[in-house]
Formats: sequence, structure tokens, C-alpha cells
Amino acid sequence: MAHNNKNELPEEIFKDVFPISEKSFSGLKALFKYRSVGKNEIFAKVGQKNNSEYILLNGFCRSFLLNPEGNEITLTFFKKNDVLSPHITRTKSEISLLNFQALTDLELVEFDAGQFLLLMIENLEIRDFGNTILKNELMRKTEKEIALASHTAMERLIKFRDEFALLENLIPHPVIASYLGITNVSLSRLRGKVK
Amino acid sequence: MAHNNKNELPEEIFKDVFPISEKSFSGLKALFKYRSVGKNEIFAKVGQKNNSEYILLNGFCRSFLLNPEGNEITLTFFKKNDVLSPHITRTKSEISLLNFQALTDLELVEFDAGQFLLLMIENLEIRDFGNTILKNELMRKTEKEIALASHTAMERLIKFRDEFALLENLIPHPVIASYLGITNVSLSRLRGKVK
DNA sequence: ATCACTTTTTATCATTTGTTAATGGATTCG
DNA sequence: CGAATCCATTAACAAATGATAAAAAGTGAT
Repeated sequence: MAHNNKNELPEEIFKDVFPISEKSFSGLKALFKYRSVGKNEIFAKVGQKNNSEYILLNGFCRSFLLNPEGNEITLTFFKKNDVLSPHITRTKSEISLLNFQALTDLELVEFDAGQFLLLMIENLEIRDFGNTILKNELMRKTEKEIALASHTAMERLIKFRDEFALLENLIPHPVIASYLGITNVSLSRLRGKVK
Repeated sequence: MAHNNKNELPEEIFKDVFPISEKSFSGLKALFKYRSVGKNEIFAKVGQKNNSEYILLNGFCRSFLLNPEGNEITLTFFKKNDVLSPHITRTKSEISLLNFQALTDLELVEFDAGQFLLLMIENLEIRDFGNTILKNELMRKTEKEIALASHTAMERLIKFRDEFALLENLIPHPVIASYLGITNVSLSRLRGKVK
């Protein structure tokens, strides 16, 4: 439950994603709560109340939904140092529209989305930071959209490996297959070919 | 070039999408510029400067991108009364990341994204309005993602018809096919079956 | 109406992907 | 160790989709 070292703040993430001053960051830091999540735990569920933003410090997780047939469809994978989908894009009236599940044990930073919004309003740097996260979310989705619409499943697998090399030997293949838009049997076939 | 009736403001759109007071709306209205766009014109181009938000008053348009092979991939169709993808989601440093093309003659409202952001900051109603637009954009993409990942091309065609019935007899089929993630030949086959 | 041009449909064949079921390998638990 | 379980692979066949090219239909201009 407790984080090993409370002073080990993820300032590098911000330096990477966006240049933010120490002063702006300190306001943000005050909101942070460290949290551990066990493997397979679903820490945000469709229909449940959610008011948090999340930054992944360690491990892998995914967002997913059930399609009309009741199958789980993986939308996005997240890895160490990723900011998870912004609250505003995955909630309606503070109720979660997506599921988020830990694929490994996780360490994450959680902070209140409403308070973050207030910081965004009063602070230009934080506003730009938040907007960058939003844009990244959209760009990620657009890239996946293009891949699904115009690349073969093999090309998508190769790209997936490029981005999430470790995951393929770490999580059940149906989880990956639904992300790639194919069945797990097709994924196995492709694995045989590309290997 | 000129709009038929400058007083014919799209207040209904706001009433539909979001309950907004007359006071808040008047601040927004002050930013509006009416614009006509001819059929096939690309009114926002990848790599070009863009600082506008758009509301479509009449006609159909699309956003599209070139995939690595150089083929046009239609990402989204927009119809009368739609708010186009928010500026923040389709620009980087005020440069457009997407193409937007008129599929018919268009009437649209254009307004400055920076000034709109200022209104969002100072006015809760407008902020909620802007956030709703953003959420709709993400939900639209998520729905399409699920459709591409887990529905057949025929199911996607049926859903497309549901949403954009008129378009199929109005625009070139390759434009629709790339949206559905298939070739125009496959689309023609499906049309023969579903008809 | 005719011609030139573009778009859609149709046909053929190859490839990819889905479905179902059987097989084989791990892992866990008793 | 052996049974049970889970998961990935393989096989066989069906269905969907892609690629290419030719035919048909539609469009626009003169």
C-alpha cells in the first residue's frame, strides 16, 4: 500500500512530457497520493464513481470495454511513466465510462481531477501540461484508428511489439488480440510467422 | 461567402448539446464568424497554421489523414450541427495535424480557439460546454475503435448508414470505404448484399 | 445525343482472418 | 507424483477481404 520512498516524485515524467517550473510542480505535487494496485485488479470500473487522474509509476495496465456481444475489448495499454487517459475523456457526471485494470502489480500516483482542473485554470504551465496530455490521448487514438483501418494485423502486431515489447510474454494473449482487433487464434498464427 | 441571415444563430445546437444561459452564449456569439466553403475544398490542412474552432451549420465534411502508404484515410464525418474536433485535439503549436475537407458546400461558424479558451476559463457554463465537446470527440473515437476491432465490415456499414444515411449517395465511395476500414471494392460487394 | 471521363460494379483468384475443436505445455494444488 | 486447469498452438475448413482487371453505369460538357 505504501510507496517505498515518498520523496521519489515523478518529476522526470513532467520534465519529459512538458517543461514545468518547480513552482508550478509544487502545487501539483501537493495533490499526489501514492497507491499500489495488485495484478488483475480493476481499479476503475464502468458505472462507478471516479474523480481521479492517474500517473503510472511502475507496471502495466490497460483500459477496456465490453462490446455488445460481451467480449472484453482492450482499448489502450499503459506503461511506466504514462499518464492515464484524462478524467474528462473517460467519465460522465463523475461516473467512469471505461474499465482500467492492472496487468501487473502497479505503483501509481492518484490525484483529484477537480482540484487539478482548478490548478489548470489558474496556472498556465499546468494548463499547457493538461492540454498536452489530452492531445497525446487523441493522437494515440488517431494512430490506432489508422492502423486498424489501413494496416494488416501483422503490421499492427509488429508496431505493438515495438511499443510494448515486454507485454507479449507477460499477459494473456486474448487481451492483446482484442487490442489488435483479431482473435487469439489469429494472434498465435501471426506469432508463428513473425518469430 | 455571406450567410443568408446573420441573425440565424445556431443557438439550438447549444440548447441541444448543452444547457447554456443567454448571458454565456452572448459572450460566445461575439466571437462567431460565418463562413462558406465550397465542395471539396480542404479548409484545414496538415502543416498549416490553424487557430479556429468550427461549428457546422449546413452540409457534410470529413477529417482525414494520409497513411504511410500515401492513401487518404477518413477519420470522421461531420454533419449539420456538429461541432468539429476541438482545436486542441488536432493541432500542435497552432499547426494543424489533420485535414478537414468539405464534402458538400458548407456553411460554418468559425471562432478563435484562443479566445474561446479564455471564455472557458472565466465562465463555468462555457467550460462545461467545451468539455462536453471534448468528451464527445473521445467517445466517438472509442466507439469507432470498438467497431473496427470487433465488428465485421458489414456491421460497420450498417451503423454508418444509420448515422450518415444521405452520405452514401453523395460522396465518392473510396472516402467511405477508408472510414470503414475496407477497400472500395469490398464496400461495393457489401452494398450488393445489404441492399 | 455523343463523347470523354469518372465512378461503381462485377469477376476471378489469392490471402487473411474467423470458427471450432483437438493437441500439447505449463502451472497449481492436493 | 498425478489430476485438474489454464493457456497457447495447431489443424481443418469456412467466410471475409484484398488485389487486379474488365465491364457497366453514371456524369458532364459540347
